[in-house]
Amino acid sequence: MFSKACEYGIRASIFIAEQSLLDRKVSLKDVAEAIESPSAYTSKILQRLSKSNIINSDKGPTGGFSMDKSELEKVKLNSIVYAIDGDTVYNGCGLGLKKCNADKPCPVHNQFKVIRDELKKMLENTTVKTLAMDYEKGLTFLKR
Amino acid sequence: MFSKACEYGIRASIFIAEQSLLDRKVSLKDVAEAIESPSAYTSKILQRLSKSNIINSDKGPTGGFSMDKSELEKVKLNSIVYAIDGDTVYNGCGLGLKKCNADKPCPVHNQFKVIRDELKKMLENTTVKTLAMDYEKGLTFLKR
DNA sequence: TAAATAGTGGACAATTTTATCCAATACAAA
DNA sequence: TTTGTATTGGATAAAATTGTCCACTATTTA
Repeated sequence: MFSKACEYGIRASIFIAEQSLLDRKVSLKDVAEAIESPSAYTSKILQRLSKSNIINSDKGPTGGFSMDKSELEKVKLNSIVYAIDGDTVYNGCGLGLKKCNADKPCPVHNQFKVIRDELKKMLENTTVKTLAMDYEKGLTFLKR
Repeated sequence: MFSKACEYGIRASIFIAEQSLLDRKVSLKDVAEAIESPSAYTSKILQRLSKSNIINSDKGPTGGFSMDKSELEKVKLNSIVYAIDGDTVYNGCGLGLKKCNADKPCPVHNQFKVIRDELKKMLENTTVKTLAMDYEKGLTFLKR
């Protein structure tokens, strides 16, 4: 569904969000350990999220990654997915055709449209904040 | 969503089904041209579909690929997907966790479950025959 | 201003997926 | 039974994705 990079990106964002709710900045190492991901690779992903203004990153001692508490409910899953995987989830054809649309549809165009619209709606409506709060309560998990 | 191999597999099956409805066997070359795919790679995929008894393959002159007309409505998209991509579509965690389930869910477990169930239902209910018939009527396309 | 800390960026390596090549096999028809 | 045709299977190769390494920059604190 998503690339591994995107999976790491979402998990990392949830962890950073949760820690930010507790007013804590986290280091790359913290993130990699919390979500059990290769840290150097995770670093690249955090860079992209930072450039897309989804997370903040500060250098130097006392630096680290964080999210603005006040903006947290505005961050939806779809912005993370878009920042890392682009728009393939939304626009890509289910059968890999370059030009698949209502005018010249692939054989499963309509069937996929239903699923895709559902997925899109879900990604647009799910905030990182709610996911972070559930995680904070111990209701959900970010590794294993 | 699916691997490229799986996309080719679905497109190939639809083409073979449509030609079988017209009582025609098709060669590897025919398939590759119809769905615009690399023929040697397509060959591997057809082998897998053949071993999973989704398509027939006959060697020698007058050989080629075909599907039994009488069985055509029994072949659903999900058997093709399963034959090529395995059960990752159904069982894989949306965030890539090894052990994600209702007891120990990832943060988007429930949200994804809705989508996944919808997708599963669609794949289980869509027959290759209906897709082949729409394609035959020129309503849908397998390349570009 | 020196030292320590934490993210950045670029090059590189491993792995997985996608794609190719070719000799071998199986089969139908003459 | 020979010949031609079409799939098979194994070895490789190319491309994309995932993952690693390291020197550099920015920043805080002493």
